Amino acid sequence: MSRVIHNRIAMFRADVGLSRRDLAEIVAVNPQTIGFLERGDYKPSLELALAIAEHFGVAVEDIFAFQPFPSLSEQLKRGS
Amino acid sequence: MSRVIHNRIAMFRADVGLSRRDLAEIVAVNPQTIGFLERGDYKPSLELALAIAEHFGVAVEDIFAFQPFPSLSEQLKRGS
DNA sequence: GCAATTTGTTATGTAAACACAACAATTATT
DNA sequence: AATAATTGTTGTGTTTACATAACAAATTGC
Repeated sequence: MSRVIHNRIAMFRADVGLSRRDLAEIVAVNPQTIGFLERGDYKPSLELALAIAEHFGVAVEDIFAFQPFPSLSEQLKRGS
Repeated sequence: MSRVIHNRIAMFRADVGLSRRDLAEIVAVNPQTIGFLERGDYKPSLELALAIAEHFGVAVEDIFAFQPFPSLSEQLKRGS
């Protein structure tokens, strides 16, 4: 078991204008950790994933998934 | 950051009559690992949590949460 | 009853998540 | 242009998720 996990942390951060440092502080991890996650250098623990999803008010699957997320432009084509 | 994570793996397993061994095989981990998770001996990786949720066809938050899950009897009192 | 399956326990090893530090590169602000 | 803020990179150390094994206890099936 070692599947790639895609994430949209950077997108959700950009959406509300939040720096890595700020997000790191909110979920109580090292700022570097957020960078490592965004670049896919390593996968988050469930604990961290739950905390991040909780902060953005969405489900874990909205931020983390086995399947790659469609680009913004792709998403705008089909409604929603 | 080190919050307790509650889970309902055993419930979802029981619901469909699935042994730990079987679930372990499905999500490709050691059978002991499922036992460790159910007893709260350790928290799953996001990868494993996603795989388990995916198999049961529910959201990660339906199986794993920071807040304890209500008991079945508790749940039956208030509809749904 | 016995046998098989499921679950629980303990122990040891490894890989990877995360902490922390120090600094380079890039981008934004004035 | 200079300063500050954000992001990227590299390295070292600790903790813990998970693998594997071996076996005890409990449960289920015949």
